[in-house]
Order: sequence, then C-alpha cells, then structure tokens
Amino acid sequence: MARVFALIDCNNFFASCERVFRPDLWHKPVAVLSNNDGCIIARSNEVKALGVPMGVPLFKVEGLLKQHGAALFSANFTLYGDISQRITDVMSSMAPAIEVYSVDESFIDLTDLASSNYAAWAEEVRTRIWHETGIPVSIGIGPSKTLAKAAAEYAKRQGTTGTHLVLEPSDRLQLLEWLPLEDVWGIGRRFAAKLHAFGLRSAADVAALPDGWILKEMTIKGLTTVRELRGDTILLLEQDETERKTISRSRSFGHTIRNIHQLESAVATFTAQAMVKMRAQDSVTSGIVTYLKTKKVNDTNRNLATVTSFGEPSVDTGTAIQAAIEGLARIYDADFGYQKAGIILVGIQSKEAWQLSLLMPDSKRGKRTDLMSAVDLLNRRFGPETIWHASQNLRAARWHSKHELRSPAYTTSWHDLPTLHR
DNA sequence: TCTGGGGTCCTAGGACCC
DNA sequence: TCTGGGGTCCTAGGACCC
Repeated sequence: MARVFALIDCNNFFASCERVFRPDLWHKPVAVLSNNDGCIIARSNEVKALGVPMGVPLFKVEGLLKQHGAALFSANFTLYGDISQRITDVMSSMAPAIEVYSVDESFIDLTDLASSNYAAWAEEVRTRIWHETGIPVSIGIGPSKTLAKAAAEYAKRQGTTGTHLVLEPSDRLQLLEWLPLEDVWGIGRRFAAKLHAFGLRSAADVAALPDGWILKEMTIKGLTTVRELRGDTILLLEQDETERKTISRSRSFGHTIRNIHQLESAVATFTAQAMVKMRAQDSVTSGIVTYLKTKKVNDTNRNLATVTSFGEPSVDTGTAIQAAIEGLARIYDADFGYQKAGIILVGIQSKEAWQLSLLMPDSKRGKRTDLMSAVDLLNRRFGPETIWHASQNLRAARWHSKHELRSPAYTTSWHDLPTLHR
C-alpha cells in the first residue's frame, strides 16, 4: 500500500513565538538572536524581506533593523519549548502516528488516516494549531518524507493556502523543477555547490541522474534522498525516543575568560546539566570530552580538546565533574584568553545493560545513584540549581552569556504571566 | 568591538588480529 | 626474491539536520 506523509512546519517559529504574547508586533519585523545576542537565528517575513540572512552577526545588520523598527529578542528556549509541546499535543490528537523531528517540525504518517481527504485534514490541523497556540504552520503532503518536506517549503513560499499536496506524478515533477538543489532535505551547501559545477540546478535535475553516479559522488545517503524525490518511500517515521549517544553542553562567553577557576565553574556547570539529561534517559556514561576555544590570535581561533575516561560507567555528577576538570587542566594554557568552553558526554549506554553486567552489587555505587536521583528530584521541584556541586561555584561565576533582550517566560513562570488590562 | 548550540551518520585510514 | 586475505574496532574528519 502506498504511504502518505505530511510534514508540518511552523512558520518562522521563534519569531512567531515572540509574537504570541505581543500582538503589537504582528506585521512588524521581528528577529531572534542566538545565545550571547551574537547572530540572527530566526526572522519574521518582514525581516527576510529586508534581505537579512540566517545566521548573520547582529552587528552587520543592526543598523538596517533599527532603521525599520525591528523588534529584537534574545533566544528564549524555555518559551519556545513549551509552545512546541502544545503544538505537538494538538497534532497528536489528530494524527495516527507522529514523529517530532525538531522543535518546529513534525512528520505524520497519514497512511492509516480514516479519510483520504488530506487537504481538508490539513486545513483543520492548521486552524486548530492557530486557534490553540497562535502559531502559523505550513503543511506539505506527499508519498515520501523528502517530498512532504519539499511540499511544505513550497506551501510556505509559493502557496496561498498554507498546504501543498504532491500525490500525483505531475504535481511531483512540477515541484521538483521548482525546488532548488540546496533546498532539498539531505543535500547541503557542499553537495549543492558540487552539483552546480555539473550544471545541475533543480531537484528535477538530480532526480534524473543515474543511481551509480549518485552513489559514487553522494554516498548512500544521497541515493536515498534522490529515490525519495522520485516518489519512492524509503524513510519511515522514527517514533522511538532513541537514547542520545552523546550529550553536550557548551557556551560562548559574554566576554573573554582567562581565569582557570572561571573555566572550571563553567565546565562543571555544563557537566552537571548534561548529566541531568543523561540520567533522565536512564543511561550511564563512561567518559567526557572537555574543550576550549581560544580568542583569536593572528585571526585564528585554536580549538583544544581532550577526552577523560571515568574508568567505569557512572551516573554520578561528581565523578563526571572531576574528570572534566582534570581534562581542563590538561588543555588549559594561561597564555590564552578563551571565548567558549564545552563538554561532551561520550560512551553512553543504557543503565539496564550496565546493571546486568555487574557481578557484585556495589553499595557505594547504589548510594550515589540514589543521591543523584534525590538531587534531580529536588531541582525539578524547586527549580534548577536549587542544589549544585561546589565546583560549579555559581555565586562567583562571571562566564554567563549575554541575553539582554530576553522576553518573559510567559507560559512557564508564575512571575512572568502576562497582565491583562481592563 | 562584535559570529549559536546540539545532534546524527558515513567514510577513510590506522591498529590490530588470525 | 618476494610480501595474502579477511576481519574488527576505533578515531578523525566531513557532511548533514534543526
């Protein structure tokens, strides 16, 4: 049986989230900035129309944005995450099977939908999400995930109804001729540039190439993409909450850091946060990468990194922080200033496998596991960083990012509830 | 003056083994 | 003089995604 997929894509998601509680900003340019307020990570249509590219450093476009009265926001991931969850709830209530692909996109397998009036279904989804969350979405529907994604792109940029269907071969060909190579899901900047050199321009051009050539030049992933463009169903919904194989935390600093104690504080804090996430997925981890990025010297940054093994898998934040700080001591060079630090938990495996592999229960390990569970519980209930490790040294921390333009946490903090005036 | 953060997968090459 | 064949594991680097 032929399958049918939908891709639901939130329009300008972060910018749209900022508008939900600021209706005065509808029809005004809105941009959202990265951590540290460094570059643009989301743009309303009005900002796109000004020619402001994604990812551009703020200082390059600040004048232009001010001139047009743009509203700028520091990224407020707490708000976006909460709105994203509400949208997922709406979709889940209307779909047989859903894959939450990212914070602003979900795939839905419509094959088992009771009705085959997909256009009507899509219209109802768009209307409900709009009414219940205030976020506009675009929907693409096709026989493969790659085509559904392309159709959603078309709906967003060319369409008039917010939905585009490519279930007929003629619709598919028209879409592929319209779709620039660099906008194909799975073909990035590098491959697009390479294909341009062969005179290829549209998705239709690459779909017409022989499989052997694609396999050789674009590997197996490229061939999967092309077959999906041709209308074959290769990729299916990925619904299992798969465990992360690596978990990382990093930040660029608001200003250059030279002091190793500040770096220790940052690295310890990243480690503690990553370990909370790791324990939440019921895993254990056996090593940690510590890395630093120096301030530019002779116009280049140096990246320094080292991996420190724990000796045996662990759930213990103290063990991980100790390893991270040992690693830091190995790579730290007092001659440099640093603009970024980070950690990556590696060697992650399921806790179940770890416990089964133990011949003898270790009472100390058990106690540490219980302690960590208790800490996680308290921090969930009373707020993050209610309890923290001394090495995080939070009271003296000077490494935090800038986020001077952050909107309130309207939906997740009692203090930030919007006020209604009579 | 000033440039984010968090992931996944694939491939090539080296080390090592029988 | 001449130098196999097959396999695994690990890592680094490159490509992709949002």
